[in-house]
Amino acid sequence: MAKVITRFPPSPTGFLHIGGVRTALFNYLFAAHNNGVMYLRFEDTDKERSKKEFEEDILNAIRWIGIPYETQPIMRQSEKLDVYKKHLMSLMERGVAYEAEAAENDPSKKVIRFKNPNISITFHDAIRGEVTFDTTDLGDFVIARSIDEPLYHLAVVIDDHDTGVTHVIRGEEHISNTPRQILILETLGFTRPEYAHIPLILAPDKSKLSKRHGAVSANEYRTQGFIPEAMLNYLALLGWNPGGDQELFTLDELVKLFTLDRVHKGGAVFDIHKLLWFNHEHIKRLSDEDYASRLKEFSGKDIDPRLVPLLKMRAQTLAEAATALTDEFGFLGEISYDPSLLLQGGKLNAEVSANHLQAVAELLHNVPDEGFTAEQLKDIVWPYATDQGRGAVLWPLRVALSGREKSPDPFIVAALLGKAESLARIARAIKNL
RNA sequence: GGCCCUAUCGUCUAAUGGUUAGGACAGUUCCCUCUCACGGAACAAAUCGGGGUUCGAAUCCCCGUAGGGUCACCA
Repeated sequence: MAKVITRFPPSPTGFLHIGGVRTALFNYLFAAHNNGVMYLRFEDTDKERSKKEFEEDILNAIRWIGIPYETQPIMRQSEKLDVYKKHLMSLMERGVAYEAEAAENDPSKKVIRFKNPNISITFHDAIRGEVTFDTTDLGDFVIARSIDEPLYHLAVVIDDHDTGVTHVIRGEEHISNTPRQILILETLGFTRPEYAHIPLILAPDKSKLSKRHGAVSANEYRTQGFIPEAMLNYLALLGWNPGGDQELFTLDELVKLFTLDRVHKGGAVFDIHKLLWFNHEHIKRLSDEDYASRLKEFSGKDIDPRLVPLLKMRAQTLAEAATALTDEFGFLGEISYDPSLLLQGGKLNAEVSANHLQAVAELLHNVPDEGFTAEQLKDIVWPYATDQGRGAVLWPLRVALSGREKSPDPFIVAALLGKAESLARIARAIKNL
C-alpha cells in the first residue's frame, strides 16, 4: 500500500479556530497511525482576504498545541500560480473549461467556468459510506477568476494530486464540495483520494461553532491557561472514541488507537466544562518542574517550588494558578487585613481568640525549626483545637498567619512561613485583638 | 426551498442483534473540613416517533419528525 499522506490546508483568512485544530489533529492521527505524514499548506488564492499575520497565528497555534506537520513540498498556493495556469490552459484547449462573461460586478472581466458533464457522482466516504450527488444542479461552476487567478476547487485538486495526498480528511461542510472536486480531478486524469468527512463541532445551541459563542480561536485557549495535552485529548474525543471507558490519553496513545471507522457521523457540542476537567487532569499529571516552568512562562512570575503541588491541586488552568499566586497564596509576601477578620466578622470572642492564639504560639514555640512541617504542626495543634473547638482555634490562627478569608489550612501556611515568621504574625494578631 | 448529512442521559460517549442500556463532565445530596480548594460516596438523568425484519432491535430496513451542512468570481 502506498504511503499515507494527509493534509491540513487552512486558508490564512482568519485565526485558527478550534474546529481547525481538530481537523488537523485527525489528519495527523490518521497519518501517524499509518506511518504516513501530514502536510500543511496555506490556501491563499484569495488575495484580498489572505494575510501574513493569519499565517503566523495559525502556525503559532499549531506549534503550541504540538501537532506535528510537514510543510514540504507546497507551502503556499500563491507560490505555484504557474502550475494552475498550465492546467487551466490545457483544460480550455480541450474545451472542458471556457471563458465566460462575468455576471456579477465587473462585466468587463471574464471568468473561467468548468463545463459540467451533468452526471451523477458517487464517492466513498470512510465515515459515511457511499454518498451520491447529482452534479446537474451545480451548473458550469467557476474554477478561476482569470487565467492567473485560480479558485479553491481547482487549486485543492491540483495540490492534493501534486503532493500525493491519499486521504482527504476534512470538515463535514465540505461534503457537498466533493462532487465538483471529483469532476475536476477526473477530467485532469488524477486518481481520487479517499475521503472522510468528519462531524462538525457545535455550539451549545447545536449550530456551527462561531465567534458569537465565545472563544473559538486556539490561541485564546492558550491565554486562558489551557495546556496542549488537554486540548488535544479533549478535541480527539469530540467525534471520535476508541471504545471503552478510558478518557485520558497522551498524543502517542491517540496515534496508536486512532482509526477512521470509529469517527462519528453526528456533530458534537463543545463543552467548556469538560475541557476544564481535562485540563486539570493533565495538569495534575505534569511533573512539578514542568508545571513550574509552564506557569512561570504563563504568568511571568517566579514560582516558589513549595507552592507547586498546592497550585496543581487547586487550579484547573494556568490562569487560575496565576491568580491564586497573589490571591490565596499571597500570604508569602506582606499581609495586611482588617482585624475583625480574626473574629470571623464578629462571630468569635476577642479575648477567647487571643487566648487560643497565645496557647498555639506556645505550642509552636516548642517545635524545633527542622520539625516545622505541616504534618508535625497539625499533630501538635490538632488535639488542642479539637478540645477547644476547631473553629474557635483554627480560624483566628489561619487568619493571623495568612491574613485572608480563604487560604490553605493554617498548618500548611505556617510551615511555608517558617517558625519565626509564624510566631511573629501570631503575636501581631494578638496585639490587634 | 433544492441537494446532502445526522439522530443513546443536559453534554461527550460505550454497548457493532441478546447488558438491570455502562462510563465521564455538568447538576443535586452527603462525607471529609476552621475557610477556600482537593478528595470520597450516593442520587438523578437517555435509545426522537411509527411501522416492519427477527425467537430477540438502541443496533438492520422503510416512512415520518427534528437538527445540521451546503447551495459564491470564500475556503
